[in-house]
Amino acid sequence: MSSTYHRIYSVVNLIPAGQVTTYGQVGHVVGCPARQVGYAMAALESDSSVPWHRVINRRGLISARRDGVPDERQRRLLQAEGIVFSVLGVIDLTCYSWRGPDWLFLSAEGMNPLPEIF
DNA sequence: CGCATGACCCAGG
DNA sequence: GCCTGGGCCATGC
Repeated sequence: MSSTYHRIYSVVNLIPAGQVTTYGQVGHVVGCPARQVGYAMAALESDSSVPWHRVINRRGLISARRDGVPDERQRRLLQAEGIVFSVLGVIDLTCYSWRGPDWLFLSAEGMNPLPEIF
């Protein structure tokens, strides 16, 4: 396993339950392209302790796998943590997005208490 | 060594 | 909004 993957997993481990982040956000923190984050997730074993399901794509959707279908387990895991999906299967990033390890230093402005349903 | 393949994303048109 | 092209780099053949 490359050290880049190791750093990616370390960051993903910091995402709290009930929140999500994007491949690009993790990549920004780690300092690697978003695409690498996706490959690191794909390389995980199914019984890994890494909360891989809390990483979604920029559009708020669960990314399709190689077969073109989103993983149904990922959706169930997120719903079990209280995350609400829209009718179209979209997660409201303005509500649930984790802002990285330094989120405490950012303004609370822009953090909505309730998800937008559409 | 080269080449193809990805759980992605952004800037332009 | 929707395409398109390009960048990204680990991995496998």
